[in-house]
Amino acid sequence: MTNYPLRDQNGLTEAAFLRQYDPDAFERLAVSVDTVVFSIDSRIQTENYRKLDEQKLTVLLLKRNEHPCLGKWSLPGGFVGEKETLDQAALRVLRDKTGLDDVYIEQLYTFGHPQRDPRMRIISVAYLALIDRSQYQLKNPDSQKITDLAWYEIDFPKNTPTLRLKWEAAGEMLEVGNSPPPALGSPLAFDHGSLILEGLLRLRNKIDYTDIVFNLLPGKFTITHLQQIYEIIGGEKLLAPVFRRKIARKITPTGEYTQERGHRPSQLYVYKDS
Amino acid sequence: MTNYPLRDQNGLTEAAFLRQYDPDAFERLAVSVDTVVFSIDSRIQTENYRKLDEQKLTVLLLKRNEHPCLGKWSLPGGFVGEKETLDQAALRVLRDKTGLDDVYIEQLYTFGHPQRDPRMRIISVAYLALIDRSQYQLKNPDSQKITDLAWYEIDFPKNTPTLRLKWEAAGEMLEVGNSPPPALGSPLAFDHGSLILEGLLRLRNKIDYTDIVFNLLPGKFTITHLQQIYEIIGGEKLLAPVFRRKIARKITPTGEYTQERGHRPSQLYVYKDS
DNA sequence: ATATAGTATTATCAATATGATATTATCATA
DNA sequence: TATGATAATATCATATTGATAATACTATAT
Repeated sequence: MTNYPLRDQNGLTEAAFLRQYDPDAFERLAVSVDTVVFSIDSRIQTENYRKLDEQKLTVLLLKRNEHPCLGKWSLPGGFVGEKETLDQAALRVLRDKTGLDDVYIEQLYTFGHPQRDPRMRIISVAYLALIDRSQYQLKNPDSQKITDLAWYEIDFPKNTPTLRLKWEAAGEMLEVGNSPPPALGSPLAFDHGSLILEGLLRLRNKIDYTDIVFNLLPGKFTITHLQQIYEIIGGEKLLAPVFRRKIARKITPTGEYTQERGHRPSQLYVYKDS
Repeated sequence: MTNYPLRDQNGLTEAAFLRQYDPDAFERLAVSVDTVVFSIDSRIQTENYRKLDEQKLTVLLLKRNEHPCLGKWSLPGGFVGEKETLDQAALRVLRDKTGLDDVYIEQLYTFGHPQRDPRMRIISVAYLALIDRSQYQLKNPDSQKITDLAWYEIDFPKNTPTLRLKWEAAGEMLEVGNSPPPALGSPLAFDHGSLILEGLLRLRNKIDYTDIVFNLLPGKFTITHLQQIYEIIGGEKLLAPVFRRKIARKITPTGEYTQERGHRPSQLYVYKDS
């Protein structure tokens, strides 16, 4: 085994080397975290007396009110603090900017194109977050930097290169592709369009071999509801009997049923976390 | 749509804002890339007159000969240059430190624990590289920093938390786990044990739903050879008829066969890249 | 009370895929 | 010509899949 303290060619021990090490010898750059937060908007559609849940996949966007990209929509993000891990930074920034706390996150991808930010070299570690919207309340942002917070609905069928984002309340519509930085023509700030696209592809991929989708769901849900979520994330329709067979392993029936729907009730299930 | 040039609360246009922006307002930190390079060591075992290829999965390690972690084994890595993307940085560093050029890489994970490097805050974007060893030649490193370059054999059965690394030529053996930084007890430099573990899990996972494994293989190979590679990456034995059925979709027979093996020859196949 | 329309759920079945074992093929040597 | 070893295919019971059909249940309309 190695015997410490070793001395290098200059006769220095590791402790001595570190005392004379100059961090300013390198290029100035910053590291930020930006989080793609997905949730499901589950609104009740009523046609005559009949009721149906319509599910939408949504992503949380903030309107920037300072330079750069003033006026454009962006992901919640911020710089990594001195004494926190990347995961901690992502959670802290999310809490500060949106009020969302204790959410499921996973690291997504790191974006480091030299021209992705006009201020300086800023390397962004992107995170994916999934939340059950019914459990959380968005706060009014405390920072002066953000004027607006909105859930944009996502339309992203399979085998399409671009995705459509719609903010129904304001009638705003954004078309997002994967353009390389500086993505000046993008309706989103910086390269955040690429981040959202990457997040969607990760979610679409992982939904088949992990259980992350249940982070989007309330404690109790119907199989039909669950299938619709698989369909909007996967971007394609599924056959109900096939879906039910496969999902049965992951969920447990509660014996409770939906009511007053104008058709046969659906049973409520919970995630089988075992 | 947004009308440019917009002015912020201070009456500044974006151009004016950028002119007065101070990059030195933030913490000093650096970003590096470290690459986990895997390849297959395919050595011919001879028992009496009979010959058999024995496959080993190996990872490329460099012995550090400067502080910090002087004397420990590390992954090829270096700092990200001012005007290059992260991918370009990974490829450049790999070329400079090992002589490997034009290899398959993909971004793996970003490690950013505050104590992962004793010099300063250094955030590392880890890459995974897969090469066919028969196509490349390791050069003697040009940098004074490295005295040794070695392919360590990997032993990593399924459902084990740690992996064993062996350098047969030197009789060296390392046991690597996933200890959080600062990983002072690790036989590897910094948190590079975690990087290798992460790379192995990525490879093990992706081998089933992508074709990345062919980056490890020479142009022509036998199915038995291919199965052994799946087995050492997956960490478990596979049934030959089952494996053959599944892999048949991805490969094309050449009509050529191995020779002088002391048993029935195997046909050589190529990757069906269509 | 009964019919109706709509969604929820299960039944059914052919086709395909899988896991496992057994059999055959081929070569270099004894 | 026999032997032992690996390569490759055959076989088959079982499990899974894709698809369609049939049944179940409820809120309203009649």
